[in-house]
Amino acid sequence: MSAATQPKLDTSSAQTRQALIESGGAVFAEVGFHNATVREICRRAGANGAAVNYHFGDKDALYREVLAYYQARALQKFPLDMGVQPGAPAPARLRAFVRSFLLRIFDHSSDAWHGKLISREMIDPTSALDAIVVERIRPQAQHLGAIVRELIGGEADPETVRLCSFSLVSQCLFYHHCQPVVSRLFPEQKFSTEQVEKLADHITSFSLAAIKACSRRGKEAQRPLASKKSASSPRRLRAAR
Amino acid sequence: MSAATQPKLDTSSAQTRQALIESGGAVFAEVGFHNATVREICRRAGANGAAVNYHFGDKDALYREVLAYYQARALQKFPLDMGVQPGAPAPARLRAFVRSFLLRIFDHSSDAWHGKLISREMIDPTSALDAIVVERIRPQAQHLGAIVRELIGGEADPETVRLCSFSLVSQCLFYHHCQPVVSRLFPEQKFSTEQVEKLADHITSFSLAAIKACSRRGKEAQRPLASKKSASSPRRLRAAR
DNA sequence: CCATATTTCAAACGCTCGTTTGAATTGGCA
DNA sequence: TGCCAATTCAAACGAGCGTTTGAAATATGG
Repeated sequence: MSAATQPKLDTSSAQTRQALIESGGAVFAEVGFHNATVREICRRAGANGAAVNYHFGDKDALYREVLAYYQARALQKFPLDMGVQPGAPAPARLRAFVRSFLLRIFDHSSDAWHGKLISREMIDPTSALDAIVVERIRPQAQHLGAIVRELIGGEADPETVRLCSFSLVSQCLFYHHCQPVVSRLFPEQKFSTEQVEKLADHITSFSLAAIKACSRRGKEAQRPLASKKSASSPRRLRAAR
Repeated sequence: MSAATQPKLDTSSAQTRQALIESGGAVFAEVGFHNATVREICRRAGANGAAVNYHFGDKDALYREVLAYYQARALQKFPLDMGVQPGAPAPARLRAFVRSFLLRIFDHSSDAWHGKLISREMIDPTSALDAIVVERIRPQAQHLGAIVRELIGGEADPETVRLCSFSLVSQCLFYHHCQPVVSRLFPEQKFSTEQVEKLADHITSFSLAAIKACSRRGKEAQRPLASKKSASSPRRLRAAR
């Protein structure tokens, strides 16, 4: 089995191992798995170029260890509910979800690579994505889905819940995925903690209003009160403003 | 100057050149500039491995030609207003914008690589991104900004307009950028023309409701009618539902 | 038809990458 | 101290990449 997964804590070897995981986290988060080079990771760790292969076997194995290491850290640093009680009103839970999501991605501290790593996996996957979807993304999707379902109320259409969830997540991911464009369009934009809070405010209020409208539409559809034209092709819209 | 930019139309050389641009468009759109290989592009074009260097100089130059070629095609195939009159009501223009944006990205026909190429540039830029931002993205951002500003009404706060615009664009881009995740979460999801129409409906109605709420908030802030507490840190929210 | 320019081709070059190698160094323990 | 395993190291290997090369094939035009 694996040579040293948890124990061994202070030997020179373990130090090198840890340094590689940390520099690996930084490099993988910055440029992604495919653009990251083993040589650069070793250089930042102050280790020899063969260190990755000696301690982990190959680049893929190091990447898996990096993911596992920062996933464990992320779990304690960014709990899914962001400290909000499960019984709290849905809008508060939604805001906590958005804030937590953004902080995971924009946290500048060196032990918070997990959000950036997952964000990269979503647009440039490796073989690790399958496991990440099962272990992290799907649970988060279900958590968010429950909030959205409660916000909509009644028997929410599963497809509506899914679409609204995606609308929420997409807004959170955008500023990270499309940073090259955002920074060119608005060079003064920087993602300080304060800016992230503003962003969380916007995304939450924007989406809450939208979901509330979905809820109203859904209820009207359920209780056909007066006119019910255009039943075949459900082209909503044109009624706004 | 460049050897042959427009003329020369039927020689064997021009045929090879055109084949390279088309296979290049396909490969660049599928795997991105950095992951695309000259050998694969030549193979699909039925040309020799040295053809790219002979006809274009290097890989970068081919990429620039591919971008220019499909940009010209996209302009005629997907006009910015999607055929809607400039004087049309803002909601209709917004829907046209969203629909056009999605179609550009999800069009399955072989002469519609431009949307996919730009979508890739946004998350994995090349040296071409600067020009793309100036020539394509910024004009689109201004077009969308004008629609959003009209939807909000009054003197819309520029930052609010910017945030709402990003919220819109992010929803459109999400399904393309994060396709690896979406397809794992919902394997049955496919992006047929019909699905894209549904998506356009959702994103438009979702965002229209949200922007209308922004508008209401803005007007309340302008005319301070009754209570005006918390003037320093504008924490909206908590009032929903 | 032949001389010339253009285009195609197989092969190789130079580079970077992940990985391997075998020797040198280090650390733990009798 | 002396031995042995664990670790580090410089160097090189093999594969894939963009690109170059020089000869072969093809088209052009007087």
